Amino acid sequence: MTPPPLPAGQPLTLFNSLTRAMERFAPIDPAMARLYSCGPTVYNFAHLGNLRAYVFTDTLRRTLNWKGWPTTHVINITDVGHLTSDADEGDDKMEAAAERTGKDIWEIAAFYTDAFKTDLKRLGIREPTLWSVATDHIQDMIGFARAIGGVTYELDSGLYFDTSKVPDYGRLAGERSDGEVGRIDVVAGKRNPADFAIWRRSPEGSRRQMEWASPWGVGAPGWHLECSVMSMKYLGEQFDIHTGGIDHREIHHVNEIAQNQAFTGTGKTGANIWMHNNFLIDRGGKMSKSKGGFATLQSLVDRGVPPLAYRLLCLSAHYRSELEFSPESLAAAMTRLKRLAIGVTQLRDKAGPQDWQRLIEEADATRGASYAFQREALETGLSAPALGLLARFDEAVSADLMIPRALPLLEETLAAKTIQPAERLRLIATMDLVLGLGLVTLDRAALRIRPTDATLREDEVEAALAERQAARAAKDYAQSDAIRDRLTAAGIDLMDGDPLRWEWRVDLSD
RNA sequence: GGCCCGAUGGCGGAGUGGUUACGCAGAGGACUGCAAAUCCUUGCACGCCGGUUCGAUUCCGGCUCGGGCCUCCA
Repeated sequence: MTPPPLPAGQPLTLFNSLTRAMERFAPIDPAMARLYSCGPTVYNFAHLGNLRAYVFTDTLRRTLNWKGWPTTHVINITDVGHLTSDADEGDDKMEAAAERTGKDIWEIAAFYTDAFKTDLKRLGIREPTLWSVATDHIQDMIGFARAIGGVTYELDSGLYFDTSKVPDYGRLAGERSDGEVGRIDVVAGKRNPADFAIWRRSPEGSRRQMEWASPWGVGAPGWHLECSVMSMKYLGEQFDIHTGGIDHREIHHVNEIAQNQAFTGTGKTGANIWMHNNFLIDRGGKMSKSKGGFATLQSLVDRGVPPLAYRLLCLSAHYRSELEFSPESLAAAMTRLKRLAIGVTQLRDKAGPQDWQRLIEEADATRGASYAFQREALETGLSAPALGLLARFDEAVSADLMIPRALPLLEETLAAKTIQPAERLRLIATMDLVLGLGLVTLDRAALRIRPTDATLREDEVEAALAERQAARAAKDYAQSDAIRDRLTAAGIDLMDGDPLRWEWRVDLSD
């Protein structure tokens, strides 16, 4: 199916790490944008910082949809253990996790894969078209490794890639460091410091839970191999966009490109555009140190933070900027989200019933393409002020995903008294196709999450509240204040003038 | 040690050679038994030293501080 022509709007430009420049985006196949995102190694829960990468990827995908392109999106699951160093010593993360927990390594992988998918779902991140699991592709990897035999050589520890055989090795990384004084582990026999493992032979006399037979002995594939193999298998030798954290820009993706070029015997890098998201910075270290673990999405939920507040926090900074994570910045996002929900709820009341859920589902039904919905919004006679807001939104989003610039348009729309409520609501719904905050159907009560350390149940709170209302009606303020004090002490904030009436107080201080 | 990036108001975070980001917090007001919530209004900035310029937060150089990669990592 050929997508209809794009509505009037800005051309989409994206920053390409490969050229270090902004480029106008056009998919190789005009009918379908293809993207690949480096996924997690499933040996533990995802850290909040890890999750930022997928909020970014999701935003990218939604933006492509916004601009009218359906997407084929692949995310890999790395369930093969990889050594922590290039040399033989060091732990295999998967095997170490298995040893730590006493579980079977496959159970570990399944458990954390599941946890990861749950996190993404709670953040409003759409499922990729395909989850690509590394251990399902071992034979493909062996085949790939055999095919690039011209650039590999064998050592006792396994099969290595000779980086000097690729003409412009390291282009993505820019200038390479000299490697002389670096901390690269020296593997005896490596021809170049930058050479990396394609296949790791299991050490003599030791068995791993995960190992496979290969022409280079029993062992496991090198980490860089899987992404080349799987992206090529599902998206072709050259596809549109490859994403990942900025830490992958200098090594992992450089090696992936080298493998791709060796395989095709051409200068093809695999993806036309390589995009990298910057890190979440936890300077205070408060969230990560608490409760002896690191900051997971669940640890936030346990404190009463709605996951979408974290999504909003991520959206408030550009994906190529570092983002400071702190209790304050999270609390700010939480408050902002709550107020957006209030604004949209009021708008919904004014606008009267409309089946937004159905409209959104219909829009999603076209392979994630939001185009139909967007066009409907554009073509059903939006007023000039509404079109102006939409144009500014499109402009921001089209400029390398400048979401921080797009976000204030939500508040501006909510406050735009000259635009009819139903139209404002439609604008919010349309913008939210990119933002993914679920604003139109967001129920404020759903943002009220019971902290795990809460001492009261919801029905107990409601009972106390009814009691207090009775006291207030009888003008017995001593009694009503006493009840309020009791609830306050139990971590509950009362709001008499608010339809929601009460909230759990979220404490992020320790 | 090598390579790269950043430094904006109390906090987070956009942007620009001479004009408003925005959000949170703060302040004032409306509402309220009080408080809160909500709504309206609002103060506050461009790391340091030089240079270019009629004019620099915005361009260039140096310094200081912060971050990333060089090893698995979003």
